[in-house]
Amino acid sequence: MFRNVPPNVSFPQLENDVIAFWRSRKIYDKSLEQRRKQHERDPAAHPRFVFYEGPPTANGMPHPGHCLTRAIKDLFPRYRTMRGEYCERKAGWDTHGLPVEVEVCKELGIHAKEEIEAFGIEPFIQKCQQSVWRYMQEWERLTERIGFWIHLDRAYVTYHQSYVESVWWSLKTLFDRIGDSQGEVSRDFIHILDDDAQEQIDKLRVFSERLLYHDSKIVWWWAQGGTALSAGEVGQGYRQVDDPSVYVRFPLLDESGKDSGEDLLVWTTTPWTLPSNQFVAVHRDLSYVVLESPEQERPLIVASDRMDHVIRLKNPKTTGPYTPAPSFTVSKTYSGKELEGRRYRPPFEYFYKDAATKGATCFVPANDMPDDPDAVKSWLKEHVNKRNEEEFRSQGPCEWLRAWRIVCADFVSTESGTGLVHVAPAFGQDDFEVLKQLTGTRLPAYWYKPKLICPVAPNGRFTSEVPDFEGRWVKEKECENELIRSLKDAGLLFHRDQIKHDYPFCWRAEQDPLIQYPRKCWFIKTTAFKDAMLANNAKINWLPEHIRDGRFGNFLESNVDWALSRERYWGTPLPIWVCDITGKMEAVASYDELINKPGVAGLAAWEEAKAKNPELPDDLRVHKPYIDAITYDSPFAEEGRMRRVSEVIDCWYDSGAMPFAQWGYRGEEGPKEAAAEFREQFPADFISEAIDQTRGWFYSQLAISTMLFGQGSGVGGQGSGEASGHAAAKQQASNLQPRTSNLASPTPDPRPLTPFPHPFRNCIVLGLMLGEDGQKMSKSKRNYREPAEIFDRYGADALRWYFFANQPPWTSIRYSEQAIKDSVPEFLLRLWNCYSFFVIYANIDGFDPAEKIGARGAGREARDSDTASTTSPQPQSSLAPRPAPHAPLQLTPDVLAKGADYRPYRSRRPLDQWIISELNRTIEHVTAAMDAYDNYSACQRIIEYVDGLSNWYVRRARDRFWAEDKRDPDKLDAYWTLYECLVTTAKLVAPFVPFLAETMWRNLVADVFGERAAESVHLCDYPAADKSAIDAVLLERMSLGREIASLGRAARMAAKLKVRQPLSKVEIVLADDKHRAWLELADAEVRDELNVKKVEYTTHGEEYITYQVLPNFKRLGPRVGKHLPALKQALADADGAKLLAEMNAAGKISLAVGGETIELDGEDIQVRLQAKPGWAAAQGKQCVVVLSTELTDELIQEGIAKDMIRAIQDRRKEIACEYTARIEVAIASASEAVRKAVTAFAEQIKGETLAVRLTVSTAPSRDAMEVNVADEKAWLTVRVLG
RNA sequence: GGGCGCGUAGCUCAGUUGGUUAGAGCGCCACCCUGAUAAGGUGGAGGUCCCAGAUUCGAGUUCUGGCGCGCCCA
Repeated sequence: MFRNVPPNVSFPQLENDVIAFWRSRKIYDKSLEQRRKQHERDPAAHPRFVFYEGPPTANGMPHPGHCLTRAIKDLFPRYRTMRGEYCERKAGWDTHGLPVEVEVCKELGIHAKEEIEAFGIEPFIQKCQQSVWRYMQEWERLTERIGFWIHLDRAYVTYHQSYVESVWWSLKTLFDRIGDSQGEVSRDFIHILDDDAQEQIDKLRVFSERLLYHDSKIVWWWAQGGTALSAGEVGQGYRQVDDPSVYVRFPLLDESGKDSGEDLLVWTTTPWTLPSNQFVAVHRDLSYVVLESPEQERPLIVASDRMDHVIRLKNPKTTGPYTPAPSFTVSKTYSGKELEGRRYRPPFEYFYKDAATKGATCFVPANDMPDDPDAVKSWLKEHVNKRNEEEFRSQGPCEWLRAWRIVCADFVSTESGTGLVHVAPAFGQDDFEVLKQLTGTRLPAYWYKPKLICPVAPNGRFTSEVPDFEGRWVKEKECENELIRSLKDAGLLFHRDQIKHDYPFCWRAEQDPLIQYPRKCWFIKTTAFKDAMLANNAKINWLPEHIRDGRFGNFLESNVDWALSRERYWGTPLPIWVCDITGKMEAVASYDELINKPGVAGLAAWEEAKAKNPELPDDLRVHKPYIDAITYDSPFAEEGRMRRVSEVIDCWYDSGAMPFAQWGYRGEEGPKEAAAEFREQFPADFISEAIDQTRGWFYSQLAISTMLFGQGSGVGGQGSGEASGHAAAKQQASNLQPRTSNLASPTPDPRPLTPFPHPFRNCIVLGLMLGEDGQKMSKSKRNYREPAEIFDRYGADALRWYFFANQPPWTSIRYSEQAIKDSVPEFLLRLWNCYSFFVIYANIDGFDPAEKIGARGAGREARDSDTASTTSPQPQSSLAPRPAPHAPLQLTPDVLAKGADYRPYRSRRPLDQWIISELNRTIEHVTAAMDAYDNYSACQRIIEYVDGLSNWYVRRARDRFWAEDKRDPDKLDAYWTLYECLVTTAKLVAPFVPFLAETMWRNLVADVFGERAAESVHLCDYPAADKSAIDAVLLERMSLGREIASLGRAARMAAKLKVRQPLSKVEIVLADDKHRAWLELADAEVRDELNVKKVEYTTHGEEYITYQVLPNFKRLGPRVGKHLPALKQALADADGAKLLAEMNAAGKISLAVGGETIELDGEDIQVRLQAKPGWAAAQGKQCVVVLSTELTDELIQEGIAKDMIRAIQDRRKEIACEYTARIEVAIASASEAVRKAVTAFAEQIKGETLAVRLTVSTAPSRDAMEVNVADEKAWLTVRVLG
């Protein structure tokens, strides 16, 4: 028999039992093994479902936000597995990067880089490696506890050698490939260095166009600490401060380079950058005016939109809308475009003077440049040698340009300043871009001429290039003041002010302002793949959809090259070795490749460390400092040695490489097994992370995958034109081909090309989880509860259900302990009650499905269904496998049908047919929703169904379970129906609440069927909807029936008539009597539910109600348009009952509206019923229920008797009497009415309370309990019999 | 400053291709039911659907412009 179900269940306790069961029986492994076999036998019916785990970092404690991601990551693989797919789940850990270093630094009580180096890089990275696993156990415990099935024991780890080497392979692939021409060539100019150009020509071709290249980047720099800060760190340090706000005159030059007499007016809040000025930026579409004033010696040029602002600077009292101050007049107008290219004299001449004496700098159109490298050489030679500006001009569409010119830029706005922006490329991101754009981004920084002007040392002090301020800290107030004073002395200062604004400071040294500063950095040329990435993105199924064109799409649109390198210690070392003589470089793809290089040296560093400490993980040998020690003979110069560059890489690259690096994939030539794994499991069908990963893991994966495996991602080409071949991507491929072949040492490209989208097809972007207070969750604020506590209090299923059923996963959710708590009674407990009800009565009645579905019968069944399934009405989803012979039973409907005394649905009561309909409709809906990754609507449907099961089916079927005769077919029908519902529901909810589902399955099936049935619900196939079992009409009817019951209760409430008081009849007025016949046949439910003797139906309820006839707006709107309000009024004015009568008689009605006659048919109107006051009536959407409130003596007596039954039952419960125990009852009351009623209904009372004897008297016995029955006092004695 | 998202009951949120009486859950109040019930039912109170325009016979829903909040970026 079934194990008894405890009345007060502890879900956490039960879940721990389930975890132990899963662990000891290896259920997860079995579920995979089962699908693997099926997949191998029939891959079409059992495809793989590929899931990628976005690696968390285990050096911090997991919090509720991680629970959400882990729950969602479990839900869909679990679901797809039950649907017959094969889904391997490999865990992963992100282990590199600054966060780890910071943790270790905290521990050591240090922070500056010098301090780390003083401590020693070797012990430092060893500490990092250990620190990575600090919270490993907590993570593993959480993972198991929340029911996230994933192979933790096969996790990929980003610091492992195989992972690092896989990353190296990808970087080498990028390094060896020449960048495409798209984007760069279309930029009109390529900038040529005039002196050492020819020496660099080779590099131009074989180095500068690589997809992995070295360049400068502007970073937020902590000058005192000598280090760059990450964006997150900078964000923490913003503070409001006062800074100087200066307006400076830049004299404009004419064509011949002489002073034009007009001044550009430029605004800046960083006067220390003025000596480094290289350009002035204007906006192409703005208009600029020349302002003259008798008080000003020279006219000023400002944007016309800023003129008002500028004038006010000199007329501070001017307020309100612009009134031209008398002293200023506009003498001339320029468009931004007209100003472009004009020269000016910068405010400081340190570099200007210098440049004037040296040769000019030229820009030439790159379109003319030949493709063949040899031809380029001579072409460059010819062009570079031409130093005469005029000569170049005469050659057509070519342009000369040098520093101190006006350029057009989009970032110029009229929000502040003058509309003319001072550009110092060394000290601003936008500024730097100006220089880069002008010189062509495919050239390395040292090609720039004019050189990037940077007279500030890394320590933040002016260099000797600015002799007047040499050695001064640039942000020092006094230094700034002196700079401004010198401008004033030169007559260049128009105005000086102060401004309050936010400026970043170092979060570790509050007094130190940060500056923007150029640093050398390695980049990946992602911009070359912008179109390909967009094309790839367009094919991804994002949930929510707006991510694709919104946040993520926009991010891709504004793509900049990926700054890859970090000047840090704990990370994947950049696998590039440089020749110390020629400066030429090469990339290395594996440790073996490295140590087999000619003349390799430096292996001792690692060997010694390992000898000293044999515990050292071998993976560390590919890390700093050991890897730095390894050098080898240069292939580029005889005496040269190859030494590694010092940088490590951005840890986001690590995680983005995960689709291949998790297997240690190093191309098709690499490890065979890895290549096979990769091919099988690429791309992913499903990933999910929170929205903060948009620019993180989502991007890093997409970028790397597009570059490495996208169509047109490189050579080879076959397959590149297929499927989603984006035009630009294809073009890119064809552009590449000839050039690649010119590479010095072209590597054969072993990468498979995959149609978009990849590396993931479906991505659920989770909303951010906020703390109880609506703020971001943070440990310090303590605005959330530890996950472990939630599990102990409410259980993992409660938490999971809260995540899945409370909101679509992408809305940001405010963590609410109350809401988690609520999900217990709302769903889990409700289902539990149905299950517990079944078990109680099945045990009482000895209903044993295992016995009824005999061993022989079942065995035969399995075989039968295998051959008979083609003719079976049971629709088999293409995914749902047929059971193999002797496969463990899953108690699908066809198996249940073999049970003794099982009757087909059609022979059962409508109530049974109805719940089976509900069940199948629910399966249908849930399956469709889950296939569309819509867990929210799936859960909504499940809730609705479980509500129907609990509050209608079980409630209405209850007395059938109480029936005396154990062989009553009606009773058995109820058992079979409820059993089927519960067993199928267990499977249905298994992906959502795996613990509860397992508990139900174990007790209802596995334990009673033993070996014959599947031992776990998670080894079952997901239920398939039986469409033939869905009776849509019945569903509609029952919903009407439920509405009637609900209205009846409402009417009772209004008339203050307790449900226990029987009434003679109800009248039900239907708006539409199409279901009347059925309702009349099946009105037993209504009678019983409402405790009335008779139900009458009518469509003519004029006595009780008024009819309100409304137009069917949706239907008539397009037809009558403007006349609709008049029509509505006409219908309202007419007598509703008459209209309906006419409609019923003629099938149509005619109305005169606005001079026209409009004919309406039955579909054109909607009828609303309104109960008239004075009746015990309640109105709903489809009907009105009217109660007869008249009470006869007999009805009153029966009411008293029913109340007495309730009192006796209460008493039984109080004395914890067994369900089946017989009792003896003595009733005493002074009220004659009570005594009469009890006597009259004695048999009924005895029957319902299992009383063997019932005595009635006026005087209570000594142990009697006083009770209130129908407002009368009575005494009750209940005694349990032997 | 830019991009994206969100503003609906005290709280948390639904709200279909626009259809005229805007819903649910929780909480509160009252009542009811209950031998599956740490459940359930019925009713009540509680709404400027952020604001303003526009489109339309009709706008919570579409458009435009604001305001507020959040996230990401600068």
